[in-house]
Amino acid sequence: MPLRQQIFEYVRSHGSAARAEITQALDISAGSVTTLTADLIAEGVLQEIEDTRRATSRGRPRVALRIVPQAAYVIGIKLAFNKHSAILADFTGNIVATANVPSDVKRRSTATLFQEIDTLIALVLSDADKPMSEVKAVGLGLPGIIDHDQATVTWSSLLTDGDQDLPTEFKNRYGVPLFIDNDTNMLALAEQWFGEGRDKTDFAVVTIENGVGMGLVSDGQLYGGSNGMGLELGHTKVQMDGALCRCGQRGCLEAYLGAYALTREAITALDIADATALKNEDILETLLNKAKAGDRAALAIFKRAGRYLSVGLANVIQLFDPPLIIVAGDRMQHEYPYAEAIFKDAQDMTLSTRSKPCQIHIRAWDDRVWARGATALALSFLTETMISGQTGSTA
Amino acid sequence: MPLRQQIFEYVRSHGSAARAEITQALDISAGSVTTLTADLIAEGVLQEIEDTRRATSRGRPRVALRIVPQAAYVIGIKLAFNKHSAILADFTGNIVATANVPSDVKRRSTATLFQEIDTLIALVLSDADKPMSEVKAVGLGLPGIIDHDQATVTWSSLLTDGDQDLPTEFKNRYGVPLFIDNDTNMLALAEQWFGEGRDKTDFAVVTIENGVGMGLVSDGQLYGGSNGMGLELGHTKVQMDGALCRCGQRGCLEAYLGAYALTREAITALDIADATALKNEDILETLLNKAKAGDRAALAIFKRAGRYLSVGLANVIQLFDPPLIIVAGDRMQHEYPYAEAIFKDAQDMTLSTRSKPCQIHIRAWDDRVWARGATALALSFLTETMISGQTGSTA
DNA sequence: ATATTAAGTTTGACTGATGAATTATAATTT
DNA sequence: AAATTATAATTCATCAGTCAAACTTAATAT
Repeated sequence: MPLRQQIFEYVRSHGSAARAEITQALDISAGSVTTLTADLIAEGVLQEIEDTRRATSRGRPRVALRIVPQAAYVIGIKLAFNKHSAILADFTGNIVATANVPSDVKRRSTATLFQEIDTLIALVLSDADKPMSEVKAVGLGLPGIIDHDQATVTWSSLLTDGDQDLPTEFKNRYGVPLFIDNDTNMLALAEQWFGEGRDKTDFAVVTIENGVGMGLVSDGQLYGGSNGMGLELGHTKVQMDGALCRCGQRGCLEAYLGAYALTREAITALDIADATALKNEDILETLLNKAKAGDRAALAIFKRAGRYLSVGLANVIQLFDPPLIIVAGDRMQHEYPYAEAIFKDAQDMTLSTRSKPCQIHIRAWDDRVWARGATALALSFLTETMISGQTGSTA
Repeated sequence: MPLRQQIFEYVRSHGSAARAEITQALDISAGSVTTLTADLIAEGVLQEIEDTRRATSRGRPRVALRIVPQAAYVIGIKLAFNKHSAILADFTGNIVATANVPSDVKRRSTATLFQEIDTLIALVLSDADKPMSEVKAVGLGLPGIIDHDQATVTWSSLLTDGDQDLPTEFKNRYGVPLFIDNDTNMLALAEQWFGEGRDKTDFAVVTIENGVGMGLVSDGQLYGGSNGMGLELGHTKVQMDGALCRCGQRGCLEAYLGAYALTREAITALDIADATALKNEDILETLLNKAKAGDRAALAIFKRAGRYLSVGLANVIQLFDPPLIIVAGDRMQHEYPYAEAIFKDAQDMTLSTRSKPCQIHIRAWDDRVWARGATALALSFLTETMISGQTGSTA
């Protein structure tokens, strides 16, 4: 990566940084820093800020630099089966405005999807009182499989049709590039840019929601298999001829851990007669409450799910050996009391010869995390075009 | 990577190449190719060869270039629990001489290991009638865990002690750098340099021997987890509370697939009274013969192992999504008739939304493959020092 | 013989980066 | 107050890697 871009990214990830600090951190010559920061300042993407604290040592005081927040704006959009959300962020990644719309239909045509996107964008822009012209890129996260070479949505649980070329359609509508990725990668990006992964080059993210997903940042880069698939942790087999999964297979990890799997068991265990009348979240809520109250059947369900989570995490450690796994999911917050034991089990299930044991942390997210990851996606591609001048690949 | 090195590696991987071909393939200017190849020729690592076939079209005929085989020699060593082997290779990677010594003791001190290495090197040098002074680097593959940062053997099933700094000791003895890695990575390297992976940037190697291992080449680079561990496919769990593994855990893939697992089952199924009197290979041989003869119990053992192999491969596909998996192992040759069905099952166990299905190939290796991978390790580091001038990291 | 075509070479310029010398700005010492 | 010291930032000559375009070489086609 050219120094120019390295400097920019260093400043972004650190909020602000003085030239001397950059020189040391990136181990480059002071002369280069002067020249390149001067360029960036001239282009309006960096600016000097007066140091708040007075110089503590002698010598010429450092002058800190930061990204100019107004240099560009991006929108990050997260589409999900129950709710869509959007975030308008400035060039530093700070949230300027947010918007949400309910997602009623389970699957829709691309045309309908774009109507929903239209609404989201209109809402978020009016909230911040900004025109679309100030938005330079849009990131979109959605469940499904994205073909990065073609920049198309091969398949999504939200769409009726496959192989949709959303970026081109979007560009035609708004004149702004759209970058897409699946929601798990979006979460990994959010952690890398704004969360625990900010100072790390290697970590994994495991999500437990309706399904079970995974994202991996390796050597500072988001890992995507050769076909842009891979990391389908939820569909790795942990039991021969095991529980039935939504995918039609048996023994998938997700068939023991996913919300739908727990709901399914709850209906049996709690002896719910008219399951269709209840919403899934309510069933889960009931199950959790019963477990908390000490109900044996309910407890057993969570216990088993916990054991399989240990297995899933152990397998991730054995195969990818990340120094950190961030476990994220709505329900993770509730199950916190069990979590420590589950993580310990996962560690115990791995070969003990490793020098540093893998850290496993819980991430109790709020809804905005996903959309924030989408802004990170937009920002990373925007950086490529604005800072290095090259046009990033359209995905 | 600098063009100089790119050109060199292009010529190596293609055996020979004309300047015009390099210009096109690497998409660089003809001027650069002239200058840089001239340097490399002056340094004695490249040479022009007269084209065998006459020019087919008009215009000035191409002049092919190739690596000078005598520019440097390397030795690749593979240490294993039953046999050690070594290969002397020239700078093009061609095998010049080979040597083998039996490995009798199960575990030995580092001092004893070095005596064995001494013998191997002496043998291979005398076979080729070369002095050690012409050997510029040595690669070593052995089972165990290697710390690449420290360049030490954290643990090996061949050694009595851990944390051995073999490279430093070797350098003191021979004045030549030693590069080490575990045997699975060695096999992946062999495939990348000399095997099916030569023209591929992404593939996985799964080995089935006594244990089950895995190597991954992703984007042209050997993947090693953050601590240089990872890819411990054999110890991923495929069954809750499953079969007992050598590692002490239960349900590891290797506990269903590894040679020791089959032997264990064979002893029960074939009702072998005095198991200790027989060598493991003989037991396996008997099992295989019985299976071929239609013995129900013996067949069932292979059948079950095959099913778990399908699961293991399916998990590799789900997580890493490689376009190609090379399945390698002594026994793979024998079990060939079952293999196709096993591979098909593995495919069926993955989500079908992927655009290109993963290819699964069998690699029936001969013993030299491992040591050849070790020569590749030595060559790749030698290239770095000789071609790019930088000293590669010592591991 | 001469034109055409393709391979390879020479040359001058540009780009990204460096390191040494210089200038700027403060705190400390005398 | 002036000199000294420490640190930050700038200037500028220079280098390495690369390219584009003009040029040379070596073959076939007419």
